[in-house]
Amino acid sequence: MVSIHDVAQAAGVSISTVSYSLTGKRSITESTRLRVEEAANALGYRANAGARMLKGARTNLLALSAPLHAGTHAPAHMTFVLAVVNAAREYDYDVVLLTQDDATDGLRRVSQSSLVDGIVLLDVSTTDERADLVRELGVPATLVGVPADTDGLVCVDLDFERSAWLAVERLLALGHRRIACIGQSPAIYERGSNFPPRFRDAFIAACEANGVEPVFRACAEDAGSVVRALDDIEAQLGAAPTGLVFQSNEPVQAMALDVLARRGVRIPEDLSVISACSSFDTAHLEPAIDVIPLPAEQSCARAIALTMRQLETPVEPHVELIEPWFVEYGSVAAPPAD
Amino acid sequence: MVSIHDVAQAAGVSISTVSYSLTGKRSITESTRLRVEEAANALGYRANAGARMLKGARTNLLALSAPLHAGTHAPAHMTFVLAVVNAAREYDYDVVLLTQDDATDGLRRVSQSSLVDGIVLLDVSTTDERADLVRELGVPATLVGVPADTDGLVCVDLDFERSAWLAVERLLALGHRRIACIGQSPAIYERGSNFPPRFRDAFIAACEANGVEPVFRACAEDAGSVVRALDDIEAQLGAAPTGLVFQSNEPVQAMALDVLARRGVRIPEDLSVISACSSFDTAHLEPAIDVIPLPAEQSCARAIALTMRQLETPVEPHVELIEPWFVEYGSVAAPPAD
DNA sequence: CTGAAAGCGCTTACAG
DNA sequence: CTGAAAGCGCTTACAG
Repeated sequence: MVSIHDVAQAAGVSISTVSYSLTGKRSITESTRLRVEEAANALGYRANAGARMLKGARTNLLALSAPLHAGTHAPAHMTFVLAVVNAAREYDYDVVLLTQDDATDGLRRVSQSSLVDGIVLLDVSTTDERADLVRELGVPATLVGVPADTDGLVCVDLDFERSAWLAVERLLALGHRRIACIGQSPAIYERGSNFPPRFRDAFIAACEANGVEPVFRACAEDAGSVVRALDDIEAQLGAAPTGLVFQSNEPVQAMALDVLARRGVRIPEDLSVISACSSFDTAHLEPAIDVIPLPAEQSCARAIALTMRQLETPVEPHVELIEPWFVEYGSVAAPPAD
Repeated sequence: MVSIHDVAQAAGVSISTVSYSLTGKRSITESTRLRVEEAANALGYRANAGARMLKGARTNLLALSAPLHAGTHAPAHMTFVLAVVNAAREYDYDVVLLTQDDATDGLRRVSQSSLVDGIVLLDVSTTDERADLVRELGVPATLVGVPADTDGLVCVDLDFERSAWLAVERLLALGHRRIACIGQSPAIYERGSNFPPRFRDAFIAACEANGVEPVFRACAEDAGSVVRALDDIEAQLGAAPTGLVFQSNEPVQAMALDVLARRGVRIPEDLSVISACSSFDTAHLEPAIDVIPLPAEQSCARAIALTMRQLETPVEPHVELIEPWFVEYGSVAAPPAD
C-alpha cells in the first residue's frame, strides 16, 4: 500500500505538508497543495485507516446493531439498514453491521476496541438489553425506537401515538363512526415489542376520546386469521365498518384487501382504508391505500445526525419523535349513506 | 479507554507480556498468564483496533458490497447479508456494509485505506464493474455470483444449470411430458442479470435433450401477468401442463398458486409444482411446494471461507458451483392419466 | 508558509 | 521465561 512517505517523496515535500494539504487543517501555498494532490491521486493514496484511528482521531466507523428476530419484516428491516448506511456516508462514515447473534457482545467488542466512534441501534424493544449496554459503555449512541426506560439515552422514532390519532381523526372528520383497526400478529404484542402496543393504545384512546367504539383486532399472517379478524370486527360493531386502519405488515394488508374485494366491498365507496406506519409502498396494493408512512429515511437520517452531534459535543439525553404525515392515494372518502 | 499499559501495570508485568499472554503467541508461565487475564477482564481491556491494524496485521474487517438494485428481492437480499455477517463472525471478522451508492468508490476507499482485509461481493451481474475493480485492487475477494468474465476471480454460486436439469429430470422421471417454467420478470433478463438467463437456457436445453417441448415464460410481478403467463403456457402446450417449475420470486409463486387453486387445479394430483432456486420458505406457500433451495447460508459460508483462505495463501482463481438439492413437501407426483 | 519530531497503542524481533 | 525497544503510518503541537 502507498504510504504518506511515498506521496511526500513524489511531491518533494515533508509528510506533515502532505497531511495538512490533504486534511486542509492549515493553509498551504496553492502550488504545493496542488502538487501534493496530484501526487496523491497519481499514486492512489488513502490515509491508512489504522494509523488515523490510532491518533485518537475519528475512526469514521459506526456500529449498526440490527438484530433480526423472527417476526421482524425483512424488507422493512433492509430499508432501515440501507437508510442508515446511506445517511452515514453523508458524513464520510462507514458502517459495521452487527446482527442478532452477538448483539451485546458485538457492541462491546467494537466500542471497547475503539473500532467505532458511535452506535446506532435498530428495532429497539421495550426491554432491550442493548439500552443498558449503551448506558454502561458511555459511547455516543442513538436508538431508533423507544425502550421503556429512556434514562440517559438519545432516541428517535416516529410518533406512533400521533399517528394513531391522525388516522382516527381523519376518518372521524369525514363522518365515519364505525371504525376498526387490524393490528400486528398477537405474538408481537406479547413479547416486548415497541411501537405496536403504543399504536394500539393510542388508537383506542383516540376512539374513546371521540365517543366511538374502539375496535382493535390483532391478526396473524395467514389467510384464515385475516378472514376471522374481518368477521370479528363486523360482529363487534354490529355492522360492517366504514373505516379501517391497518397497522400490520404487507402480506396481511394484501390478504385483507383481497378478501374485501371478493366480498364486493368497494374502496373507498363502501369502506375507507388507511395504512398506518407502513414502511412499504402502499401505492402498489390493490387498490392503492392512503398511508401514514413509517419514515425509514427520516428516522435513520436523524439518528445519524444525532450520533454525529454527540461526537462533537455532549447531547442532552432525549426522545425525538417524528411528526407523522399523510399520503393520499384515494382510499379514503366519506362513509356511505346508511 | 483502557490500554495495554493499564493492564501491564495492574498485572505487574511488561506490556509485551500482556500482548503475548492475550494473543498466545509465545508460552507464558501459567500463573502470570492468569494474572494478566484477570487484570484484562477486570479492566474490560480490548486491544485498540487501530493499533492492531497499524502493525500491518489483520484488521479483522471485511467489506461486504451489497448493492440493492430495483428488482432485487429485499428479503432474499437480507438473507444473504445476514449469512455473510454470521459466517464472518466465525472467523472473528466484522463486516463493513457497502451499498449501491458508492459500489466502486466504497470498495476502493475501504481497501486502499487498508481498512479491510478482504471483500465479498453479493448480487453480481453479468457485466459487473465491481469485477474489474477487484482485479485492479488485487485484494482478497470472493464474488457470490458469476460474471461473464471470471478471469482472475474467485466466485461461488449455486449451480443453476444443474438446478434446471434437476427440476426437469425430476418431472420427466415421473412421466411428465407437458412441462413449463414460469421465470422472473422480463426486465431481469434484459438487463445483465446473472443466473436467471443461465437457468432459463438450461431449462430449455434440458427439455430439448429429453425430447419435450421447452415452454419457458417470463412473468412480471402482478396478478394480470401471472394469469396471462399461465394461459400462454396452456396455449403453447395445447393442453394444461402437468409439471410446472417456478423460477420466480415469492409473490409471483403465491399469485400463481392462488390462480391455480381458483381454477380448481389440484396439486400434485393435476399438476406437479417445483420451486427452483428460491431463497424463501416454500413450505409456507399454499400448498407447500417442493423446492431446490438457493442456499444463502452455504454460498456465503463458502465465500467467507474462500476469502479467509486468500488471506493466508494465494488462491487459484476459480468458480465454485454448489451442487443443488431437492427438498420435498409433497407437491410433485406422477402426472394424471390422460 | 513549511519541516522535524513526538506520540497514539499495539506487535514482535532482539536481548538477556 | 520475560522485558526494553523499534516501528507500523499517521496527526499535530512545536519550531523556525
